[in-house]
Amino acid sequence: MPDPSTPSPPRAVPPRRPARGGGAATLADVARVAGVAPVTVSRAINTPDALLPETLALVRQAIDKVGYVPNLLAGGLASSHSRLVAAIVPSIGTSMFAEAVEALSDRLSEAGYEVLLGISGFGQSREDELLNAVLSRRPDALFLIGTEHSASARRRLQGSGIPVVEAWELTEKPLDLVVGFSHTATGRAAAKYLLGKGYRRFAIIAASDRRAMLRRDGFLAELAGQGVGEVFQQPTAAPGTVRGGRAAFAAITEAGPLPEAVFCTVDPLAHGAMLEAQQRGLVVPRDVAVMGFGDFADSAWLQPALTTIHFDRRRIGGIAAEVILAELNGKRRADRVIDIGFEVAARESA
Amino acid sequence: MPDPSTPSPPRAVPPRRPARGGGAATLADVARVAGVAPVTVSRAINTPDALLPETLALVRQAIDKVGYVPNLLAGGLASSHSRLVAAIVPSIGTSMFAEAVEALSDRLSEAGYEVLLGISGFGQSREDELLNAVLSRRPDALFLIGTEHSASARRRLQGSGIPVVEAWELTEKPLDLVVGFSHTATGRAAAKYLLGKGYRRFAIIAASDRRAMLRRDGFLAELAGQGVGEVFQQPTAAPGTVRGGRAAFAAITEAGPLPEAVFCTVDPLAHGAMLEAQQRGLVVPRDVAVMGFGDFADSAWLQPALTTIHFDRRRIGGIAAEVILAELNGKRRADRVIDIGFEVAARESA
DNA sequence: TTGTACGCGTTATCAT
DNA sequence: ATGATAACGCGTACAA
Repeated sequence: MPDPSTPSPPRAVPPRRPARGGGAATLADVARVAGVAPVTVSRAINTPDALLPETLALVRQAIDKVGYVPNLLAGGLASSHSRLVAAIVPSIGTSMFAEAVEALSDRLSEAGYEVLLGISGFGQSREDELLNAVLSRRPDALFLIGTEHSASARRRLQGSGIPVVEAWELTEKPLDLVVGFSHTATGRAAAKYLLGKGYRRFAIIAASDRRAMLRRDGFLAELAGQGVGEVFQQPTAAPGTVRGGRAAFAAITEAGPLPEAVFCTVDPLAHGAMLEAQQRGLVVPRDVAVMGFGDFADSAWLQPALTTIHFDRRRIGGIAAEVILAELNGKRRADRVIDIGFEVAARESA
Repeated sequence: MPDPSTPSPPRAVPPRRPARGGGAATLADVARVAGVAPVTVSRAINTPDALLPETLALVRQAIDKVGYVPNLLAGGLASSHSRLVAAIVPSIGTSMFAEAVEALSDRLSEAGYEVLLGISGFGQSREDELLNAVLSRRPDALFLIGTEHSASARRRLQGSGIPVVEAWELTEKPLDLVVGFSHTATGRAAAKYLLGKGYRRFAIIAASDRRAMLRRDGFLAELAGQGVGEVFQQPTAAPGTVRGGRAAFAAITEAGPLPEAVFCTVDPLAHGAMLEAQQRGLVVPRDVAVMGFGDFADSAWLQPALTTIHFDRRRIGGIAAEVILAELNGKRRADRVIDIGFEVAARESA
């Protein structure tokens, strides 16, 4: 073994840390200072009740003295228990999924878990490669948005042996656990609400993402069931935006007679539709009713005339966290598919 | 050593995974199947160019066959290089910081790094405990919002030996790297803009968070420099909301004569102020001008009359990622404090 | 180009 | 209640 004090040869890139060993204090360092065995330090951290109060105090002093920070890479390796939960979501830039991830993280961090974030994007999803990257960290559980995954993803997820929560929608074939609500049912609810208001001539502005199309399908199915067969459909790109909603509403007005009500598969589209309606001198809902989905926080204030579908985004994350923690604590619950429901938030001036 | 086939004693909580060993395939498994040494498999993954194409092919086949997923806990422990970047932000529920984190994650994941998410909250910050939790994972770098940290946090961060990026604002005493802009300067810019429009009687609605107060101070300083000493100040709780803006604007109108212009330290406050103004029969900006900060994407469409301060939230995350990657690659850059700037986005109908 | 030997920092297991 | 020892799965240094 070479003399440790031998100066290393010059390098192109002087590393901030030595190639070997972080230089940080280790369990062994603490143990030496405290005059105990390393395992005792480990216990002082993980199962303090198993130590005599005096030994515990001794170790804690030593920990402070050397500024010890546990190395969870090592701990995770030894225990095959990373205390990491991976969350793979399409995006956190819009508040859609961000609030759920925040609630997830809040609850998990109380329990000593951290969230590993993976952003898969909307279009052709990077979920598969992300899954690989994330699985390399050996997370203790997984939180995913949606229930559509590639065949290989499904295979790896089921073979992973860890709890997997699919969120945001429901499914007949859950991988493991599910926390969401029925998008078809929200579409139906929108249709029922508008029919109840007496409207009969409809248009729908639908973003071209899968869950939005489920809402559209539910809407159309309910209308068809009530004898309303003709609905003007205006598709638009995903994710739905205010700009897209404006353009879509403009297209609707120019395509023929004004419908009595327009259902938009997501709130930003509805905001855009209302804005365009205003600009064309129309009053919502007197001249045309607009209904949205998602209940974005500020919309209630900015657009008091907008009726929308409300569901609790934070609650999805919070329940997912509870479900995950329960599984990790060995309390396998019977209800593997949890429907958090939704409600019609009527805001049109009565 | 007991016979491995010995049935384990009954447990209260049958673990999903065996206590020891994940059961997953390891480097050694792949090596055995491929008929090479473990280190060769390691090289096939990390430095494929160092292998003969035929050996590489052999190993890759074996990897597929056994479904090998590298264990980065082990890899990180061995190399003291976790390929993890921790991001500690007050919140991701509003798009404020979420977009920056998303951009950070996007860029980092291209380079093989993952983001470990820590949410510290707004009030009395949990940054310190989060820091501990996060440092236990041995991240290769840190991304933080803001430049105010507790003394112990500063100490630990500087002792950590890893690149630290403080984002969102600038500072005289950077811990390491900084990516942000001057909040005082944005306040000054707002004042200059409104003075340039000819306004002389102002009110300001300021949220009680530190950076918002810097913007307020800049605003007031610029006005004072131009001889405008009296400004009606309406404080409000942090973070600023539409609701808070409405209430604040109401308080302003009831406190005395209407100001010519109102500066709000963040857009939601401005939205609220405009909404309240409308409800009182006032036209913006004819009767009272309103100026905001942040340029939330949709506000341009919903509130075409609102002039605001624009800065690129995604860019903060993107540049932070670049800076971090550069440091990790040993390219220590000279400019440790990066000002990404901002601009006045005038949207008042001319 | 490939392999051998060892250590990374911690926890599980079994003993005392 | 505490300790000794052996993994955990991989990367690094050096040898071949």
